[in-house]
Amino acid sequence: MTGRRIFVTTALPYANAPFHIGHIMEYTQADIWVRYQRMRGNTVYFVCADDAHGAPIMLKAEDEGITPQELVARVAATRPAYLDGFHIRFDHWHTTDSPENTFLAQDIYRKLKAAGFIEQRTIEQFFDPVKQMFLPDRYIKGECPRCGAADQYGDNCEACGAVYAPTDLKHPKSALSGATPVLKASEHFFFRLSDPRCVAFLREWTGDDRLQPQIANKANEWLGAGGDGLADWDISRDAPYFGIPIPDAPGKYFYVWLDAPIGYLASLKAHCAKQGIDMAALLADPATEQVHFIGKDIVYFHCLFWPALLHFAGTPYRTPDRVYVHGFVTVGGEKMSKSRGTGISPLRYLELGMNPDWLRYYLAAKMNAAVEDVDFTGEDFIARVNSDLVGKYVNIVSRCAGFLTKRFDGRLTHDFGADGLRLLDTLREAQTDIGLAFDGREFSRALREIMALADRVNEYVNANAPWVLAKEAGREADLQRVCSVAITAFAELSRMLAPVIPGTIAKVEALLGVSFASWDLSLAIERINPYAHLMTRIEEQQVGALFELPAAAPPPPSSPQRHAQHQQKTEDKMQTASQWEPFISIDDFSKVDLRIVRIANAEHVAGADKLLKLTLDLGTETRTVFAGIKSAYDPATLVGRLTVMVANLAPRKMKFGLSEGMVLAASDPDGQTSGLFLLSPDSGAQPGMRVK
RNA sequence: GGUGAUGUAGCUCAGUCGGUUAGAGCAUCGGAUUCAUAAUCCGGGGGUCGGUGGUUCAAGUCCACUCAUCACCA
Repeated sequence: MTGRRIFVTTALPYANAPFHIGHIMEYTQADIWVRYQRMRGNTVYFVCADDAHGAPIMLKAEDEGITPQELVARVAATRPAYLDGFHIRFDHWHTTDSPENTFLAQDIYRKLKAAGFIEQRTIEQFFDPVKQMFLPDRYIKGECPRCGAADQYGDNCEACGAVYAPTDLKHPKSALSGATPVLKASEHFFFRLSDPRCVAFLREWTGDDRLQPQIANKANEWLGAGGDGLADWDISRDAPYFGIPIPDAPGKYFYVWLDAPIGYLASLKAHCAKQGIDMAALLADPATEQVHFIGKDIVYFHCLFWPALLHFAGTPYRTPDRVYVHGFVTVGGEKMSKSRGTGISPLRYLELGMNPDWLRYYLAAKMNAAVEDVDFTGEDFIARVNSDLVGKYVNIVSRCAGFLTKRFDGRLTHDFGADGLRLLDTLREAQTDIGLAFDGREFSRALREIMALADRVNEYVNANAPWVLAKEAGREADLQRVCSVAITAFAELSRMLAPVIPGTIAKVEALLGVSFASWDLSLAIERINPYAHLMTRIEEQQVGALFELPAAAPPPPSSPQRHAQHQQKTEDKMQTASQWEPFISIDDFSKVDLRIVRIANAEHVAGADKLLKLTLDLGTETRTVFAGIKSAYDPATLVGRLTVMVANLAPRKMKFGLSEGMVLAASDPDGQTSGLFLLSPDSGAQPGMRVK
């Protein structure tokens, strides 16, 4: 069987702002899919680029007194931190403001023109007499012609939902200069989407199974029953405009939405040049597949304009074989909003030192092939990741590795026993189905099944109780067998999780001395290295710090989601890297009730490796606290000593009893320097005093 | 306004062609266990499948209407 050859893209982000969580979700989805395809031995060309052109970037650059190129370069420089940070591994990242894109856009245009798909027409548009430029709809404001609401955009009314043309607005004003715009005629170029050849082609193209059913429905609706649903598409803009010049038409530029998708090809072209691959031949080969991952807001462009452009431009261009559409990320069921404090900044996530695999796993656990929104809730995120990845998956190796290292110099046996073989067979059989789920972008199903398998492995460990075997003389072979089965099963699970949590998997490869690069090759583990913990749990306060504080000023208005790809959904400030927790208010801090306490008693806890049971005197009452300081303190030296406790920490039930607070101790967060150091107040402090 | 989707346990979600008593994980409660950076195992409770009406021997599933949420409308 020869492998598939797949050209994969994600939607191009508009180059006027850093990534938001929606970008990260789309790239994660595509990256997981691509990693899976590569594990299957398929060849993938995975590229993306910055979408650099258009009026918003031109105007923003002008505002800042820099060139559009400088603005785009500045934003482009922020990309690698996000992509590397979240293990998103594009083969190439390009820009639409490039020689490749200029060449391709002009080439496609010329071919369309030769085939009779380009038409010239004079239209009248609002023109700003002060700025001396034609105004895009979103830069015209006025009163809604239907309900009279003030300050509405040129295309629709946010108050009553009416849709209209900018010329319908009452008392129109330029949002740029405040001047009253005047109507002015100009020559525009149109792509003849209404041409019967085009309609016939699109009806056939959208009718195949290359689109999800919901999307095919939608496209069908746009096409209209009689094929008269499509209007011609205005692909030109007048100078001044930051874009690609239209050949033989001085002062005319391609509308940004024409050259943006062509940027997919430009990026591929640049990548091929680097690799010495003939891009035209690659594209023209019928065995090559072209796949686009996009959001549901830009379906019109990718399922009508884009295939039509490519089809009628002809060789070497090919129409997309698949367009995979996903929904948006919502937070707590609502659209993200920085002003409500529900925006999540991916950069802050990384700055807080949070594990990128957590987010990849969580998003994947909620993603499927349908066009549905993915909801992020903090509690769910914590529960899902801690329970699945740490409690179920990592726990397997964590609970068995020690026996092999201590008792068998890390060596595994390959004699798995009947029930061990049965368990491993179960895993390998399930792998086929899980592979199909990955291929079909049913990630939530894949992960559900993988976690069910992890449950099976934990059941096996419980049933065979290696900790009991370890204490019985003459059971060494059984102990080694049980742990070897568990570790081998863990390796099988790791391979299935490899597309989703690559950072963790790299650690597992080093630990076990195997490679998970292939989905199919059998794994034989000889020896396990000394175990170092693979993944920590998510702490609640980390997630709390993730949400952006509501902005003091109201967020800048933005028009509805029409061109969402071209908008700043969250206006992340360029944050400077920091190892510190984000600022909290004095009110936040005063929620923490810190008190001086005297350690009235301290004792070992039977059966606990790390805990000491402390009885703390607050002056007016005593509290029992279990503290994880056994490694650093002898109970006898603690009695009578003063220290600081969190007095209003919610009591926590532990196996050994109720813990009614927490004592404070210093330690190195990175674990570079070992040791724990209890705090002590200066002399004179009395139990019960408040610390603030 | 038009169109498309979504609505199932406290939370996040499965539920195939209409077919037994509607499932899972988390949370919660009870028990077991101590190998595991407090994680695992066994068991219990928890549902008018958004609502109303219909088709059917049989409806979470099909139809009509309706409510709520989301998206799209060049």
